[in-house]
Amino acid sequence: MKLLLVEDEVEIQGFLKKPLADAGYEVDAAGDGRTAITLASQNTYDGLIVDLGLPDMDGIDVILQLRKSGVTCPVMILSARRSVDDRVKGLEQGGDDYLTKPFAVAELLARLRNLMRRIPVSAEDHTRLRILDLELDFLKRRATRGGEVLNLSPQEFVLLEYLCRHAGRVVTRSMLLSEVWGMRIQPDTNVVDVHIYRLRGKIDTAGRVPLIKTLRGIGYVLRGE
Amino acid sequence: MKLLLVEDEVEIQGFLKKPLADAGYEVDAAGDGRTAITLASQNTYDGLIVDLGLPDMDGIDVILQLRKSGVTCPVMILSARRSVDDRVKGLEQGGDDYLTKPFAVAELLARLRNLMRRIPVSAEDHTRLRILDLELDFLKRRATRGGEVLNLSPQEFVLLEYLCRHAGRVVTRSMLLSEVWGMRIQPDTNVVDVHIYRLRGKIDTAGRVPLIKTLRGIGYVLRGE
DNA sequence: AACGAAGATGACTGAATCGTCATCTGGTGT
DNA sequence: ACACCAGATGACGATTCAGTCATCTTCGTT
Repeated sequence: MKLLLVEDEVEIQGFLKKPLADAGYEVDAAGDGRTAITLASQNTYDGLIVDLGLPDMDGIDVILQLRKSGVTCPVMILSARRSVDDRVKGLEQGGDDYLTKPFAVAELLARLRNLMRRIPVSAEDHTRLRILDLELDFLKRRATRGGEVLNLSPQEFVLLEYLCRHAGRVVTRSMLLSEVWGMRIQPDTNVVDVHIYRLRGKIDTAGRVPLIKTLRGIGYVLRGE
Repeated sequence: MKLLLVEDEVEIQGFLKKPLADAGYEVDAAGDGRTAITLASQNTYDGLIVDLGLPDMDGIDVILQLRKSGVTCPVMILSARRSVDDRVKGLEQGGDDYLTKPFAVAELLARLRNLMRRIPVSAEDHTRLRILDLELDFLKRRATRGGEVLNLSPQEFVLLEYLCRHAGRVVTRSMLLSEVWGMRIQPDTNVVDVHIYRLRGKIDTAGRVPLIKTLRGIGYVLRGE
């Protein structure tokens, strides 16, 4: 689970990061609204934690803008503003929960868990996939490994998608030819070899644990941990 | 939307019912845990509002029991217990939100709206979109009109996706340049025109109702509805 | 009706992509 | 150790795609 923490106060950022990490979240942090929007457009987060008091823009506007650009994940608002009006406003303008400072980290964690729980796991499964440090975002048609964006061609992405959806299982050459390339009859071709080769050049780069394993005479497997 | 209000204090029940009804909810009320469980088993509610201080049993136990019997709707907990421990416990044992008394009705309403909002959204499909006879499948990266598959280039698909996500709303040239093409500064270019042209050539083919409308001097709109 | 500006259109170019082929490499069985 | 074969690799050409430019059309204004 990946979170984006939007908080300018370094102290708070500091004392939230560890418990969040301990709770199993992967946390990115942004110190201002602009950075937050940039990060959110480049990544897909499972949840946002947004402090309303940002140096460059109002947190509410950050949320509104993100919502506009299609971000649907749950948003937890942190704020020093305690008034009912502020809270109602925050909840109505795209926030899913509103916690006033000071707050207990334990409560934040409990509330976060609840917000995230409601995420449709089923829908999630269709749009994203994660195998070890390899992440596929099918909506954005983007793959990353270890956080780095992989520059895959469309065809390479389709191939990788197929491998990932069958991670840990053997994928034969003819499965690939018929499923990925749509070839019923199978002429003498080595497209598969070539594309596997190119894909490896991008995901199994030097110094990384190779994910694509060759099964001689059979096909390939993508490591499924 | 149907709610079950589980609250023993008649006053509170009284002063919640009307605003809830005004907000468009249909509200059943239970004064104790037993009644609540009975009602919940006989009806299907879209949400529960549960006061923890009930005469016959602990509200938490009510929730736990309902959850056990398969109730999955969001649960708003009301309680006089303000401690972090209580709140965390409430959230962890099946509650989705926790509001301490006294609270503002406006905030309760806002929070309820948020809880409920997630329900249909979770069922909603982000992976497909349909506008009239135009269908986009974001996972397959495929678009069809009237059942026929449209042979779009990747960029054309992205453009169409943007138009569809803003269907019925005006989309300016500069919105497209920055959102679809990622151009911050906008040099003298007519990429947009050209791509709109090509897209039209594929989706607004002869004999079809044109979907992409030009707003001279402003931008474009995709017919929505 | 005529003009000017905004948009449409079609041709063109460079880049990316995809598949083929020829060759090389490494594992496997004899 | 050898030969053989599956797969890896690198180079090449065809195709597709994206973006620019020049030109034509259309709309709104005067």
